[in-house]
Amino acid sequence: MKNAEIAEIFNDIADILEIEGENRFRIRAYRIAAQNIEDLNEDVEAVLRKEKLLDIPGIGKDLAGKIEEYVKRGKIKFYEDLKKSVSRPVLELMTIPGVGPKTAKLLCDRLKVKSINDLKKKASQGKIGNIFGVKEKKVENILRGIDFLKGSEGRTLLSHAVRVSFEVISQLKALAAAKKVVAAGSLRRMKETVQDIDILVTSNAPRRVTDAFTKLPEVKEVLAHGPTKSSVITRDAIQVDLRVVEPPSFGAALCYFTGSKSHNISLRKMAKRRGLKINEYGVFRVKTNKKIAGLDEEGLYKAIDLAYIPPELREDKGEIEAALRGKLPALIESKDIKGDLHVHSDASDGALSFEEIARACLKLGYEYVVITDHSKSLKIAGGLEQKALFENIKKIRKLNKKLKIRLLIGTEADILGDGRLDYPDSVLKELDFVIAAVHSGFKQPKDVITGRVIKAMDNKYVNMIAHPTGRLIGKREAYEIDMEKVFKKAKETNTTIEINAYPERLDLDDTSSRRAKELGIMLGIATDTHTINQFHNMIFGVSVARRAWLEKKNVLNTLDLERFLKRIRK
DNA sequence: GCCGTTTTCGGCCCGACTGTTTTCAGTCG
Repeated sequence: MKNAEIAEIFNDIADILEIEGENRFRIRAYRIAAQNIEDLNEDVEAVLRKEKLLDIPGIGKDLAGKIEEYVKRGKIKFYEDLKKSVSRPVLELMTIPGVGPKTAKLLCDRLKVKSINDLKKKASQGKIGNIFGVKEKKVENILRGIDFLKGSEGRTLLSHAVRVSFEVISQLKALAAAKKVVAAGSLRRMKETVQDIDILVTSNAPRRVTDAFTKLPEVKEVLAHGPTKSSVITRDAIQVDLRVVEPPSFGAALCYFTGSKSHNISLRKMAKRRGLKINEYGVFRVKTNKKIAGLDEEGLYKAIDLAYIPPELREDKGEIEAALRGKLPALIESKDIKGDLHVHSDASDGALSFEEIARACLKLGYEYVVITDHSKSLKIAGGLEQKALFENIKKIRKLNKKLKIRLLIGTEADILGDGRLDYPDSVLKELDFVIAAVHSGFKQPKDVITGRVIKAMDNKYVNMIAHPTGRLIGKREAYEIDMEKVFKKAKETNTTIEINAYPERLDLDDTSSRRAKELGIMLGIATDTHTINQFHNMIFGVSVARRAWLEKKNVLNTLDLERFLKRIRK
């Protein structure tokens, strides 16, 4: 899969062209192309083979040629030549927040800066600060940018950002000057990780809100502080951006601040074609400057002939076309979930007893929950020997007589190195629901690991494959697994694929889940719960599903108990 | 460099904050 590599090259090219002061629209073309290739839910090489490169938005004749050149020769001559024209340090310096192409080039040209570390050294020695365009304040900002870069290891997990946003929002809500206070940005779109937290406030006294915001106790640094817009870094190193508008602009501002950027650009282009203009204050007629919408998002979309688009879909990946044609999916909601499919009890490495699990799930309004403790080979997680498993089957069957929720007995069985499961069929057939998962051999070559999972799906007792790619966000790459082949087999064997809702996993991810839906595969959203608070992670799994355009009918555990049992019985 | 209900040329989303060369370019979202 060369998608990521090509996207990176196109972004690199855009950076270099920016340094060289090229036409900004040409630069944007490269960035848009990079984004679209990264977002592609198909291998770009496969698209090339089908001669469909030109169908990718933002890819024209020229860029299609460059993609083909890269796939066939492993390099792009234009890019190789371009790299010679610019020194590496300039590109490195541009990764510092607040340092763009102009400043980076200036520093390298005038001060012969060799790297970020070199820049830091030169700055602390007072060697910068008297060149054209860079003075004391700018130096301070650069140093702060470097510290931030080193302190923040990339993006923040959605679940963590949600917690921080709750803190900030509850304090802003307490302000007399603040009316509505809501989260926006990629957090509202429920992306798996976020770069920063965006918060929108409506107020008739904006200044008072931004003043109070920059003085909140968790604020460590103020990056910018204007009358309607401010940015801070919190003590746990997350950037929070605040925007304040007057109440009549709430909808327009929320839409603008929710993004995504490319979604907004598409909306604004559409508006323009209709003689309208969209900004964060509203929708206006260009000729008369008369405001025709902006109080709420529904009105904004309606003003340009679109159905309301849920935030999770706003990625410019076909949602606007779908809204125009009235073909938006009826997205799955949390309330559609009728049971959890993946829960560990204190029989293996979980903390909860069967009764505690039943009580917690009943409270969530579920009709059923599947206990799926680890299997015997996963010793480190207290995997169950067959004898213990059979005892649990008996225990659960007995317990069900006095419960108002149906406990089902299953397992999260290990897929062994050769693709067999570590319980024999004679054991598996006694269980209500069998999950199979890879917990070893993460570094195996693609065909081996793909083969293991495919063989597991050929076992007629396997209902679902858990966390199919094994990735841990920000910690561990997915193993080399050919999901197209897995999907094909899942379709053939009627196997469900899990969307694991554990915030660090979210596996399958949104892009692959959308692909799975296109192929007609059933998905199951499950929390992989070990402790009482983790049942609530279901919301993150549902968010992945929503971002993947999934409807209720695409998700196994939206079935009520009766239908669920009917479906899983072999 | 891409794109087309202004379709093969002439456009390309829109605005806030900062620092500095004090009128605006640079950067960001």
